[in-house]
This record gives sequence, structure tokens and C-alpha cells, in this order.
Amino acid sequence: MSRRGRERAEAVAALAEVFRTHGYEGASLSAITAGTGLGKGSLYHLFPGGKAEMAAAVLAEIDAWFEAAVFAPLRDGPDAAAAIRRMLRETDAYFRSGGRACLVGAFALDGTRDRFAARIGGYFAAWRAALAQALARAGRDAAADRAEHAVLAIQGALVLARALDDPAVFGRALARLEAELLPPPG
Amino acid sequence: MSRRGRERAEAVAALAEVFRTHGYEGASLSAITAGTGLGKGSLYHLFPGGKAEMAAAVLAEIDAWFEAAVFAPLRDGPDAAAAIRRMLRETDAYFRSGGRACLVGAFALDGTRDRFAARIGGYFAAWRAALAQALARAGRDAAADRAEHAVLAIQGALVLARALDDPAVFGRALARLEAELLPPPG
DNA sequence: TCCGCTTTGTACCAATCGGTACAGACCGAG
DNA sequence: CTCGGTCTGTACCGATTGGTACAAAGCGGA
Repeated sequence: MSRRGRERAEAVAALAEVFRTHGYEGASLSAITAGTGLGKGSLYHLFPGGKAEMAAAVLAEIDAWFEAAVFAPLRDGPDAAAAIRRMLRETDAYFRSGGRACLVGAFALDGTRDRFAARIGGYFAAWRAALAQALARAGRDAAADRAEHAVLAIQGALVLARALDDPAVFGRALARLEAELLPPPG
Repeated sequence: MSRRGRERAEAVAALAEVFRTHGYEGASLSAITAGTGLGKGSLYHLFPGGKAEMAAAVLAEIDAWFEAAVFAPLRDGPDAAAAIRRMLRETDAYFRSGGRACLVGAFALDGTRDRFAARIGGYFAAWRAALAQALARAGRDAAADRAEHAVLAIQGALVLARALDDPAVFGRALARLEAELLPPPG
């Protein structure tokens, strides 16, 4: 990867944390320079489109990560049940067992949604579709309904965990999900 | 109600819509004056504490509405099952069948949470506790788990409905919830 | 070493931010 | 009608917003 590409990737990781904690509107340029350690010069060099491009880059990176770590295995993994277990494990790790908010979900709720509607909708649609496909392959009935419910439960668990300031909510939700998606054979 | 009280109540209703569509940080004073039809003079007369007091008033009003229409019946209604059905009906109406976002949930996800942590946490804790109590009275096992899951599913359904721009997600989630919370006797 | 491109800090911009001050409009009680 | 307080439109405040301009610093290849 080029020097510029590497630095951009590092900046995107830092930007994700800034947007996660402040929201899009709340992430002021001064918060961004503080959070990334980059001056305005560097920032606008890396992201000529300004704040909007920074947020878009963050969303794209999240999308790409989930695609590689979760959606693709769900769709193409040889063992559907194993892919579902992997999804639960990766999700738990990604959201730090409920201690980390979902940026895509947060953007979906406020006025930021309109700006990034396609990316936000695409992310959740891809998740739901990939999980439905894996459930169907695993022989579960009502795969589409179960998939939608699982995605929705994960988002809701993140909202509730943050609202109650109690990450354990997230762990309980994932355990319940595992029981529903992967019942013991027999 | 006094003239001032009435006008304040009307202002709070308009403010709720403004915060719902823009988020806390995104709700600029100009958006607020446009959305309420009130000038700065009136606004700061009604809410001397400024934007923070406006948002607090909105949260308090939401809290009071749910307390009266949902939580209290759940806790004190003579028929627990009927109270749960009422909760589902009122919730569907309040969130306009998935077309309206949850302000408390939106505040919970971004940096606004810290500012209103007590109100936000209290709202969800009250909901979960009231529903758990009703479920226990209705003779359901694992009442606390079911209650937490129901509250979380409602929030998640609102996130997903908005992310996918598909309100039907919310209706499906409520139907599933009804089946889980109120199984047909026998 | 020197050159040329990339990167970066800094000064600056107009616009808008949340908030204040206050004069006058409004309005009900006497 | 007059009075006194309740409202409200407007002008204004310093601070901060997202963004631009640009000169100097940094740095890799020849």
C-alpha cells in the first residue's frame, strides 16, 4: 500500500471513533483534528471533499469490513451454521460486547440518514440478505423473518446497552440470538 | 392550564419534531425557530435554559406520555395481557407504524447521551421493568428476559425501518412480539 | 546534492452558531 | 382608558463552524 493509502487508512480508523462518539453533526473539525492528530491541511489533502467525504470513507470501511468478515462467509462459507456462529463471534468482538455503538445505526436515526441513505440501507440489506441465505442453507424455516429479526435485535441491543449504560444487555441478546438461529440438532 | 403553559406545551410538541428530524447537535436555533414558528425572544422566554432546556422538556414530555399510556397500565392494569396488547397498540400508533424515529433512542446513540443520561436510562429501565411485571402477572416464565428482549426489539425495529426506509419492518417486529409475549392460551 | 512533488501548519474567510439585551407590542385587570 | 407585567421581534455579541490559500517543510528519485 502507498504511503498515502496507509496514512489515509489510519486516518479513517481514527475518524470512525470521532464520528462514533460525537455523531456526524457533533463531530466538529476541531474534534476531528484532535481525534486524528492531523491538522486541517493534512485532513483536506487526504479528503478533499471535507467532512462528508471523511464520513463516507468511514462508512465504506465499515461496510468493507463487515462484507469480508461477516457477510461473505455467511453467503459463501461451506458450513452455514459455522458462518452464523462466526457472525455472532465477530459481531461481539466488533461492538466490544456492547461497549461500542454502531455508527451506521446512529447515522440511520438522525438527519444524517438522508445524506448517506444508500450506504446505510445497503449495509443492513446486505446483512439481512446474507443471514437469510445462510439460515436457508442451514435448513431453518422462515429464514427471511429470522434474519430480519436477528439484525434488528443486534441494533436494538446496542441502543439499549448504551441507553442503560449496561453492556451486558448486548451479551444476553447475542446468547438469545444464538439459541434462536442455531438450535441444538434433534 | 395557563396561557403560558399551553403555549409551552405546543412549543414542546413542535420541538420534539425538530429534534427528531435533526438530532440534538443538528437542531440549530434557526431550525428550531423555523420548526416552531417562534422567534428567539419567545423561545428564550419559554425556555430560559436555552437549547438544553428545550431538549430536556421534550424528553420529559415523552417520558410522561409513555408513563401514562404504557408503563402505568402495564404496572397497574387489572388485566396484564390486555395491558400488553395496549402497549403494542399504543407503540404502533406513537411511532406511526415505523415511520417515526425514537428520539430517546437517537439521543442514546450519539454524544447527546451523556447530557441526558439519567432521563434516557430511566425511560428504558421503566419500560423494561413495567413490562416484566406485566409478563410475570400474566404467568409468563422468564419475564425479565422477555421484557428486555421486547424493548430492545422495538428499538431495533425502529433503527432498521429507518435505515432501510421501509416502515413495514416495524409492523413485522410488533407482530412477532405479540406472538412471543401473548401466546394463545393452551 | 539537487529537484519536484507531496504533505502540513498557519492564517484567514464568510457564515452560522448559541445566547443576550432591550425596546416596544400586546393584553388582561382595575 | 390606563397601568403593569407578559411576551416577542430585532439587533447584536463573541465564539466557532466548515472550508480555502498558500508558503514552507519534508522527502524520494535521479
